[in-house]
Amino acid sequence: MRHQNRLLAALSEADGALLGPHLEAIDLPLGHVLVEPAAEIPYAIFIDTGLCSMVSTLDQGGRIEVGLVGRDGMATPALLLGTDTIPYQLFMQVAGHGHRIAVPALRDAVKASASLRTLFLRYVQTFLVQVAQTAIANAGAPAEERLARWLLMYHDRQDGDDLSVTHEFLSIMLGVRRPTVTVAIHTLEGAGLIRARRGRIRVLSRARLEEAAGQTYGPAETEYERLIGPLRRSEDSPA
Amino acid sequence: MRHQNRLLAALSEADGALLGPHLEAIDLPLGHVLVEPAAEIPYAIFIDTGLCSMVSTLDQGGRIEVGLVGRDGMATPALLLGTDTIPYQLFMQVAGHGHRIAVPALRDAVKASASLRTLFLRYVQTFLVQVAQTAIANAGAPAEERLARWLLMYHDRQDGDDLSVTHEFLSIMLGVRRPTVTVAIHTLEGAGLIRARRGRIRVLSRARLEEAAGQTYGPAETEYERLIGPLRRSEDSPA
DNA sequence: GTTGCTTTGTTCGGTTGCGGACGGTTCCGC
DNA sequence: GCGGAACCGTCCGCAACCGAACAAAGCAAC
Repeated sequence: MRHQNRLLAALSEADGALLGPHLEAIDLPLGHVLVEPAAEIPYAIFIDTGLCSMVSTLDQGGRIEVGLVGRDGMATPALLLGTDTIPYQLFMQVAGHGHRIAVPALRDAVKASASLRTLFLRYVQTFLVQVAQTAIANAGAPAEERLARWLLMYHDRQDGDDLSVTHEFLSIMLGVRRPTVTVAIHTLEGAGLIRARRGRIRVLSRARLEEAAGQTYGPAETEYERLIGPLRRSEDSPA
Repeated sequence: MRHQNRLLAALSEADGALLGPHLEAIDLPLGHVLVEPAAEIPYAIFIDTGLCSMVSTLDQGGRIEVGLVGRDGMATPALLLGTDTIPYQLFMQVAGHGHRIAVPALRDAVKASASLRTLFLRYVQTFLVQVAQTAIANAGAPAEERLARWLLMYHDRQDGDDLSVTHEFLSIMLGVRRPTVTVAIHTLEGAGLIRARRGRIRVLSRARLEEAAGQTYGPAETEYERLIGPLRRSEDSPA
């Protein structure tokens, strides 16, 4: 069976054989914490379905998202950069499943295969750009653009056009108030880009959503397609 | 002579011998552009003195900073991640000098030495955290905290307590208006944390500046000291 | 179909920072 | 010592967003 995870799917046969024996299928329920800040990380996780957020937990109890991982990559990229801990939390934001591999086994494989190393480091690059785009989006882009960007990033990482999110959740991810999210959703919905229902948002037009996201969306995804391969499986939904 | 650049200084003797012959001293004048977006990058640059910003250039002509490199690292980390181009611009924000190495020579050295690879990838990790902290700071932290963070980051990367910056420049780096910078500087100065003169800011108390920066400052620097070594050379200025 | 919880819609006043502009000051070159 | 440029301080009206709160609507369980 072909892996749903894009990174695993992109492996050469030899690299696949190197990792395969160490991969273990796991469930990733909603809210499951993959990594706690400063805690040693035992497994790298390749997500097949679902979404995982990397967030900073603030003293005041709030959380701010800095990165998003889905079937495009692994959690956490930092494991490839010589560290077993990170100062952020990783948790499942949309339930799904994936495969895990013990960190020592991952390290051995990466040490043994230059092509594997190259592929994984390229993913790190796309992730770095994604975080940089988050920084850019957070610097002044209006809530509506940030919302559009986030919806697109979610959309990129799953099949179909229905996204499961509440306003409350989006408000945390975007670092804004919930009413701000409500207003932004109405605007996008009024323009016909999405259709919002209780706990669910349907993407009606990716193309126009990308316009709405402005420059906050694009660079990370371009980088991914350039360095690794197609991000979305299916065709774009019609404009 | 011991390298001023922290990464080069941290090299083992063998790794130093590997890179040394390929290093070429260069001047880095103010405003010098090291990397243009999407343009192929011929050299990796290890900065000895001065400061280099990684910025996103917006359509409207504005620029937003996503990362800062000084004697702590190299420009650009992305070269270690299997790409020869990045979607951002790198330019010298404070003049200085450094050493450059042609990318193929860098790649050869990194391929040949696992310890070199490890060290450099650890630097990538610290840079990734720095960018993540930028995202966090940009998400709602008031201008004053962001200013404090930026001053500390500059201070970390040079000797002495005098920083050469104008309000105008800071406003670009922080993504706020110049008057907002002026007000924030007055606040910090009023509290006795800094002393501002025309085109110059003197750090009077690092410790209290770190307080003022809140949670925006710290994680990236902790990560650096944990993975690589001391960031600042000299002792902290008295509180 | 009623109860209770979750999610969504809306309101109010207040604050921060924006865009733009103007005047004052320091510094540099001549 | 003078002129000009760069830099700093301040003001205005305005828009976005915040914090808090409350009301309505969808959904689920019984």
